[in-house]
Amino acid sequence: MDQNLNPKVTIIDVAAEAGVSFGTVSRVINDDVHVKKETRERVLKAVQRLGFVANRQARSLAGGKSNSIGVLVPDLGTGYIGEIIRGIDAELSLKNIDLILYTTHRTASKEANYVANLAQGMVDGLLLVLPRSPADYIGTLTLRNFPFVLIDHQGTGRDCPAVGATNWQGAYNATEYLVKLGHKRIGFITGSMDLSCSKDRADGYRSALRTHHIPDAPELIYEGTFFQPDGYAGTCTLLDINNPPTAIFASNDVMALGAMDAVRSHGLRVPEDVSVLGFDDIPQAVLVRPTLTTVRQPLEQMGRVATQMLLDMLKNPEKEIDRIELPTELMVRGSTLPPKDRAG
Amino acid sequence: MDQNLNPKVTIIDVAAEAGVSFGTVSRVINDDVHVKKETRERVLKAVQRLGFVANRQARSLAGGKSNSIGVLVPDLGTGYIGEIIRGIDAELSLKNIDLILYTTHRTASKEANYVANLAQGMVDGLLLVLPRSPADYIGTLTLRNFPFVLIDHQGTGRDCPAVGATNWQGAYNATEYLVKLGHKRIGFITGSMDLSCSKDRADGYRSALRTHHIPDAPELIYEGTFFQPDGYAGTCTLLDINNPPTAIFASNDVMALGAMDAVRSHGLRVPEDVSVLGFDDIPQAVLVRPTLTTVRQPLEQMGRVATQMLLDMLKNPEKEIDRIELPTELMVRGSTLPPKDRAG
DNA sequence: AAAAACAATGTAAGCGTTTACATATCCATA
DNA sequence: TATGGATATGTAAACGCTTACATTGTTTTT
Repeated sequence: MDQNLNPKVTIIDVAAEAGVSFGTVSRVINDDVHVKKETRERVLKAVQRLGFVANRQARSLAGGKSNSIGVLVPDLGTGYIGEIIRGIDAELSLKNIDLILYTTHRTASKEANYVANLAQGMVDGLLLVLPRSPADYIGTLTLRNFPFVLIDHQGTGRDCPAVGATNWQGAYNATEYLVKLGHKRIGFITGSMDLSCSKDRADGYRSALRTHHIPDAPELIYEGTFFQPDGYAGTCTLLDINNPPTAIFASNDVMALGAMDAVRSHGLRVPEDVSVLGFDDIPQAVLVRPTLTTVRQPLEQMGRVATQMLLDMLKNPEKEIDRIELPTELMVRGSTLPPKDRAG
Repeated sequence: MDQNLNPKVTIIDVAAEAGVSFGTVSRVINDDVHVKKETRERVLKAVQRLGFVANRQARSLAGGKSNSIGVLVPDLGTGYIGEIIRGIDAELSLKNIDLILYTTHRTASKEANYVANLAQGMVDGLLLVLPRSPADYIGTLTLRNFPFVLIDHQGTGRDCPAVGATNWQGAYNATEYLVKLGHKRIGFITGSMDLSCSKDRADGYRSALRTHHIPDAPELIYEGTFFQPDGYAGTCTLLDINNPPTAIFASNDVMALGAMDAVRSHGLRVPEDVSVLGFDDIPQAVLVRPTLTTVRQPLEQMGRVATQMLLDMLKNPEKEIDRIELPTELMVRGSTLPPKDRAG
């Protein structure tokens, strides 16, 4: 193929090689219609022969686009974000667009900072995964008419493009499933309550109980922050109250894992004595024993869909904004069973 | 701070605001020494007032550097790569350098392709994580004198910058630990044998056995490819031979998890009947029950160190190449115990 | 006190593209 | 056969910066 990998082959070199002007070369590599077929072929051949690759910075300087999009993520520790990025990346590499990754390490100030910088022309669009305090910069972004999509956070009052999952419905279905198994005392561990997905999950839980006429019991709700120790501590707390729950529903899988631990440290078994249910379906949900019953979020698909949305906005700036909620799915596995009193 | 986030504030605007020429502004933002202190301050103030952010593409076009480095990873599915990236990112954001992420999805051809493209000026340097077939492009890279560092793959005959972990030593120590617990029949599940780390781990295992005069038993070695099903299948195979092993040492944690499953599906317990030992220390190693005894690779640190190396090479191109091996550490946890015959 | 050295700043060219505009070529039409 | 309108190609300017070089002002040296 490209036997010649000289550091600097420019559009000019290609033009000389093909015997045309550099303008024509530019047209060819930009798929402009106004090029005669045979000229195009001649240029393409020269490109091949010289191993030419267009310089991105020059392109974006001149053309005003960078052919890359920025992805802002809070962290990379859990598989959660990785799945989303995988979806984004899949879609992007299809279109040959570069992915510039920024981690904000959960500091809101850094987020705002990045956003300001990136919107300055570094990238053509922004994908904001699990943004911490989007309100801070959504204003700026909207004002500047800079294309962006929020992933997994539709909770601002503002009307902006976003893709998420049906958190409410997922929690509702999961709770209903536990109720139908026969559970009447179902503990709930929330996520960070400043994230709308946490609120939605809590609401879904409450609604399901209400639908099935199970009395509201505030002592069954423990407020966590999505980290494993919260699951552990929350479960310990819940297990120690009068008339303790026979099932624990944690707002994410990582906390559910902590919950399993806590159940065992109380000398009880999962799922025989206490059922445990999570949310997310992270990879390790099927790796633990018992395997974890959980609400599956289509993470990779969320990444894909958000990317498609963004690319669409880039192409068609006037399009009205869109908010998409992808369906969650209850994955029934080994960590849930009817309550003992009923099973026995 | 930057109350004015106008889309386009250029060096010229700043110059006008500060009453100097744009050249002086450029010098200020590039920390050139030849600027009078008070001039510098005046410019800096103008920068603040206007909310100026230098345009990256223009900068790199003019200066010949992109202020970003490329990271090539095979995938993002496991926490493994995520940890490494976290280290890279930490180091990079310290220096305000952009991270451009490319996933190759384990196709060697795509790797080579990317490398050719990136080296064309898109990035200033390359970090190649777990490269699949580096031989293909290391030649090109070296020829062009393009800075790069290999992470977790020093296995090519060529002499190039790399950081890895002490795979051999880690496997040796882990095996020795099992031997000292009293195990005499230790099954081993290899990784992909085209990766040098796999070979090193296997060699470490064999050497430890030899040192302790435990006879070589080829039937105790199962060749896997680093995926969970290999751990399962391998363990099933090993458990079914005559005089089956009392411990299974898998070349990575994911396979060790599969091994645990397989042990249980044989009606045996971990660790009472069969000990299981992994390699990597991925996050879920402490999330499973029993917790997994494993060889810790300092993944994040590997990312950090590699990044520092690369940045160093960028600054000081003449420096001789370096190969670093970071120490592994045996994390003794719940999945290993003396063999039953001995314990009983 | 004049010459030489140096520090601070201004200026112009260039980085590799895109794109609006100018020009040349072609074919169909009157 | 001239003429208009596509169609194809060439050209120049611009994108926002860095940097080598030129210029001016300020010290030091003898």
